[in-house]
Amino acid sequence: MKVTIKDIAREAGVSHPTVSKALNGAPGVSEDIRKKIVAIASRMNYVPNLAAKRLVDRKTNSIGLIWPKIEGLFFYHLGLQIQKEAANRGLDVIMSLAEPPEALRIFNEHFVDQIVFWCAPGWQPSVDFIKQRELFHGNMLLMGGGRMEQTHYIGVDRKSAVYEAVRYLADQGHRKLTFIGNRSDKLTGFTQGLLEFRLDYHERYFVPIEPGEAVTEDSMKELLDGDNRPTAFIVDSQTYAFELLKLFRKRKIRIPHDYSLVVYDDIPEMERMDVPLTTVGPSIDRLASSALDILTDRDGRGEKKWADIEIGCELHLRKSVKTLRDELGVENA
Amino acid sequence: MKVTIKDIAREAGVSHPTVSKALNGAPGVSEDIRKKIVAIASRMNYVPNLAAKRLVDRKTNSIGLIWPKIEGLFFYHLGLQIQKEAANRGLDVIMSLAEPPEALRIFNEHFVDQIVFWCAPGWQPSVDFIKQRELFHGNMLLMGGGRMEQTHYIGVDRKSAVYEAVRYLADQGHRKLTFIGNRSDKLTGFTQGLLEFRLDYHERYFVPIEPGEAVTEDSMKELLDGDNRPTAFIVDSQTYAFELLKLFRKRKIRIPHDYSLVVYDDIPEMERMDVPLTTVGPSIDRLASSALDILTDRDGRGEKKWADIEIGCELHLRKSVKTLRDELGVENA
DNA sequence: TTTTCTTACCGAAACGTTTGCGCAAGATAT
DNA sequence: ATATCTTGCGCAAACGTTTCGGTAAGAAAA
Repeated sequence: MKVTIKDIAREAGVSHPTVSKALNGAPGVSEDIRKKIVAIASRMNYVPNLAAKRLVDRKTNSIGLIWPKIEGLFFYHLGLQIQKEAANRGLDVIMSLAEPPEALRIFNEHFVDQIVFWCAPGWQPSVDFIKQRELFHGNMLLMGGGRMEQTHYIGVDRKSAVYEAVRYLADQGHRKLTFIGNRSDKLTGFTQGLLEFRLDYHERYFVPIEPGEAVTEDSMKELLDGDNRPTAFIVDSQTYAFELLKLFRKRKIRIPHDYSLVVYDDIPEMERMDVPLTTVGPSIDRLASSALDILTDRDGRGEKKWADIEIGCELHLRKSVKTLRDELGVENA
Repeated sequence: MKVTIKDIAREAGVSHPTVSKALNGAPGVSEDIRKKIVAIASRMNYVPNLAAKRLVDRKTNSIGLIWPKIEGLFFYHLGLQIQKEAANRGLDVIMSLAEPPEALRIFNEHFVDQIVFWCAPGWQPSVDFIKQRELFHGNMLLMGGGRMEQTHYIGVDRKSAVYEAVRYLADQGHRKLTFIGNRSDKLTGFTQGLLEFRLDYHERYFVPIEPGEAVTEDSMKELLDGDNRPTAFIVDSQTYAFELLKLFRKRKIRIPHDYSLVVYDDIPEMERMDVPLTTVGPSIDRLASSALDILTDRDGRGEKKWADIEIGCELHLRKSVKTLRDELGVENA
C-alpha cells in the first residue's frame, strides 16, 4: 500500500493540499508546519506519484534521446555527456534503443518534455512525421542533420572538418589523397581541399560507399595495385576505418609506414588502437553543452527563437599520419 | 490541445468509457461501434495519456535498464538485444545513462513496471536500497551479480568460462598461462584449470588489477623480462586487453607469435581487431532471451517463483592463440 | 476601535483514464 | 403472451496530485 499525501495530511493534522505545497516548497505554508510535514513524509518513506503529478501539470523535466546505432561509441560518449550536463541542470535523460518511430511513441507515452534527435541517414522521414503530427514540435532539438525551419538545430561542419584534414595532410607533404565514404558534405570538403591546395587528382581518389555497405577488397583493388597510388586516406567513419585496417592487415600493409590515415569522428577508442589513429571530428563536450544551452534557454528567454548553430571540428593528431616533408625530393624524383 | 477519449466519444456519439473499452479491446462494445471508434481515434491522432492510465491501473508494460558504463560495447549489444526481444513481446524498453541511484529515481518517476539491473562492481548498495525500500521489489531482474533471495536472477558462469579457456590453451600445448584481472570467479576458474591440467605455476602468473586501475608496465615488467615467461594470457576484459596490446606494441611483441591471448567477453569488435581476438564469454542472445522469459513469464504463471539461472559461456576461436603442439619437443628441450 | 491588508490554511475542482454497476433493449425460453 | 437471459451502452466514482478561490485569524493602518 503506497503512502500518499493524504496519509501524510492525516498524520500531520492538515489538509492534503497543504502537504503538497509544503513538499514542493510552494508559498502559503508556515515554516513550522512545513518542517513537520517534511519530517513525516520522510519517516513514512513517501514517494510522490508522478503519474498523478503529471496528469495535472504537464511538466516532467525530462529529455528523451533518439540516437543512432552506437557504432564506435561516438554516440555513447555524446549521450553520456548530455546526460551529465542535463543532470547538472536538474533534467532527467532517458534513452531508447528502439528505432525512431517506436522511440517516439515510447517517449510520448512516458512524458518526456523534449527530445534530442540525432538525425542519422535515413531517419528524415521520422523527423518529418514529428513536424507533421506536431508531436514534440517546438520541443525538439535536431542534431547532426535534417535542419529545417522553426526547429532547433545543431549541425556539424563536416565539410570544414575534412577540408582541415586535407590541409593537414598537404602540410605533411601528401599530394595523393583518397577519400573513402559517402557522397556528402565530407566529400565536398575533400574536393575543395584538393583544389585549393592543388593536390593530385585521379578518379579513383574517391571510393564511394553506399550506406550499409562495407569497404570491400574489390573496390580497393585498383587503387592499391594500380598506378598513382595515394599516400594517405581520409575515412568517413570508424566502421570503414576498421574494415580498411582489416584489408591492410590481410595485405600486410602498415600504418603509417605504407599509408597515412585520418579517421572522421573522434572517440576515445581511436587513441587505443594498435596504431593510435589521427582523427578529425566535432568535440563531444561542445556538442553536449550547446545542446543543453538550447534546451534550457528556451524556457528562460522571452521569445521563442529557433537555435541554429554549427559546431566546428577539431583535429586530433596521433600516430597514423607520416610526414613526407623530408622525402619530398624523393617523391619528386 | 491534446485529443482525449472524451473528444473521440463526442465525435462518435458515445460515452467516453465506451471509447476506452473499444480501444483496449475490452468486452462490452459491439463490433460496429468499436471499428468506428478505432477509425476516429486514428483519424484524430489520438495518443493515450499514460499518466492517467497509470494512475488507475498501475501497469505500463515497460522495462527500465540500469546498465554499467558501456566499455567495449558488450552492454550496448546486450541492451540492444533485450530491446528487440522486448519489442517482440510488446514491451517498451527505456534506458538511463545515469548512475543507479539516479537511474532508479528516474525510472520510478517515469512509470517503468520492471527494471533489469546489471549489478556492476560497486553497485550492490543500490540493489540493497531497492530491496529495503521495496521499490521495484518483485519487479526487478538482477543480472551479472548481486544474487539474493526472493529476487529474479540471471548469473554468468564466469568460473567455467575461464576454466574452458585454460582447457583450450592447454589443449594447444600451452603450459605457462597468466591471468590478468581482478580476484573473482574468473580467477577461481583459472586456478582450477591450472590444477586440473597440471600446468606450471608461478606466483607471477596472476597479475591482479584493482577495479579502476590499468595494466601498467611496472606490473608486467618482471613477468615479461624474467624467467618462466608465460606463453599465453587470459585477460579479464576488453579494457585490459587494449592496455595489454598497447604495451605489447610498445615492446614490439606480436600476437600470437610471441604470446597467445584469450579475452573475456565476446563483442563484435573483438573480431575486427588488428589480430582477431579469441574470446570466451556469455552469449548475448541467450542472456537477452532468458531475461525476457523471466520478465514475461512472471505474469503468466500462477505462483511467483523466483528465477535463478546461470548462463554458460562460449569460446570463440579466432586468431590470437597459437598452437604449440607441433613444437612440444622444442618446448621440452 | 474599526477598516484594510496579509498570511495560512481548507475545500472543491480538475487532469484523462479505467472499472463496477445499473439499465434499457433485444433475443431466447416458457 | 409473459418471464428470463444476454448484450451494449451510459453514469459515477476512483486513482493522487496541483491549483484556484475562499475564508478565517492576525497584523498593520486608519
